[in-house]
Amino acid sequence: MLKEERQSLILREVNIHNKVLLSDLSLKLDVSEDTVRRDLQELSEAGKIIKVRGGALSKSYQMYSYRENDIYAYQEKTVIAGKVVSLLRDGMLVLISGGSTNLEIARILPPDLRVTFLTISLSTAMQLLDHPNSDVIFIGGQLSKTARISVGGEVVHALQQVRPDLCIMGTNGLDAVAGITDSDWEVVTVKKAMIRASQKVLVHAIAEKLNSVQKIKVCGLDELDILVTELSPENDVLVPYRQAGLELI
Amino acid sequence: MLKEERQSLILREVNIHNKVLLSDLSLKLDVSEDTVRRDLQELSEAGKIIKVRGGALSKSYQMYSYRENDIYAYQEKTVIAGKVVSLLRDGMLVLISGGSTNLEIARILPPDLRVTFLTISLSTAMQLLDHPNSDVIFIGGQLSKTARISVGGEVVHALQQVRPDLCIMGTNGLDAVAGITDSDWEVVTVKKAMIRASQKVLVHAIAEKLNSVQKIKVCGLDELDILVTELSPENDVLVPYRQAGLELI
DNA sequence: TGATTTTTTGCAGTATTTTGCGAGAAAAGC
DNA sequence: GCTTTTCTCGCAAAATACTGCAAAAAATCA
Repeated sequence: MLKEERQSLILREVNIHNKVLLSDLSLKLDVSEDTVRRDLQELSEAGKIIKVRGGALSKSYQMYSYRENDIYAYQEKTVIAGKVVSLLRDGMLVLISGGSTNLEIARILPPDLRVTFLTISLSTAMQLLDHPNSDVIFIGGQLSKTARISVGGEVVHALQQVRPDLCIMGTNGLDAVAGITDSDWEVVTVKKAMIRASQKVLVHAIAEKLNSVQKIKVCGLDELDILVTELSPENDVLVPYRQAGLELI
Repeated sequence: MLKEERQSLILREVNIHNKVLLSDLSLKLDVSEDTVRRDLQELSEAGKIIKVRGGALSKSYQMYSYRENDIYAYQEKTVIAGKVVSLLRDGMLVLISGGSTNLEIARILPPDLRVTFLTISLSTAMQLLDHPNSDVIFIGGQLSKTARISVGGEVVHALQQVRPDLCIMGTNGLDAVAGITDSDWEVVTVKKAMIRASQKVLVHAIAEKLNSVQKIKVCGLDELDILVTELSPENDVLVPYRQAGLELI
């Protein structure tokens, strides 16, 4: 087999599977691992693949995994934030949780919007304070080191005293069957209280998070009203959620 | 499975769920916990995740961090912070206000100190959360856009429910005759409540702020216990304060 | 065609990296 | 206090990479 022939086969293999193992190629091409190694070396020097120990990766794979210079999936989150902001109206009382998408929402609020925000997240509160016309009320309590939000009985109690028009909540796990799930018990407790307090509940999640389940249940889909993702509402992935009665945006 | 592949999956997992457990990853990736631990270590050294005991966190939580270059009179404030920190003991309940000196205090706390902090300042709370062994309780309420602290009746009411061992307070105006003064009515209200709640009150100020008077009175020197400046306690400037019965540090 | 040169390939030995494991230390929970 | 979990360290086995080399293959040229 010609060297060029072999290398083009390797290249194709890499681009199909995003990765190849040295041992697989050696077997499939019926040449020694050394030869494959040298081929990968050359392809790598030519900039066509990324050589790593034990095999090689496609360039697109590499792009995908290293795009997290700023916020992970920033594009998607911006889209979501835009959709959510379009739902806000003057005079609303809005309960908003933490997470990078909510941070983005707070960042892109129209300057003339007059909303009163309730939040339990330090960073969301910080960002909201930069808004010229909105009031921000922080629901205090014991602060969780990991989530950087207020947790504990104080928060739950405070949430029983209010009746926000809308709750904007990010989620770590959203599944058509399991509903909203999370992995931190304290966070779950607070989220439950937030949902119970609010007249309408909006959850947002990047499509990647759909159909993922964590260990502790927050609530079922029946307790939610609106689902926002970066996808078009007509997307097939969202069918189960529409069937569950959620308004898709 | 290639190492790069594994790390990329881990990174993805962290970014989707904001946190991952070592044990979960070990199970999901079918490698030993040691291997996962080493992967997390590497990703953490590369600055892509935050390694914590038992797992890792997404970086997006840690967005607002401390910047020391833009603090005015950084040297003086560091000295003051050092003096204040030396007064803290395990088990104390400490009420701490906002401002850059308090931020510096929070930053240089000895890692093994076990103190419960009460605070009304978003940035102080953020910084305190980075401390491994201290609890942080945020006293919520309406947030002041300018001071970035909780203000209003809720805060005053909450402060009536606690009895901290020590109150650490920055001040804009400190004068031997006028006592503590400030310019924002809402802030003054909260400061009064903080002082009233606490068993001991420590105020700190850089020498520049001594003998300056603002428009609204917070309290007289008789309600204070400790004064910390960057100066030596024997400094002549401080004589009037010693005569007023303050402990100088 | 046949001799010569160049390139490619496989192999053996050695170096390096990765991985899992066990023991003890440190931290967290109780 | 104790127990459990997690971390750290060293180590050894396995996998992978590198080196030099010689044989095989291909290319070149008279």
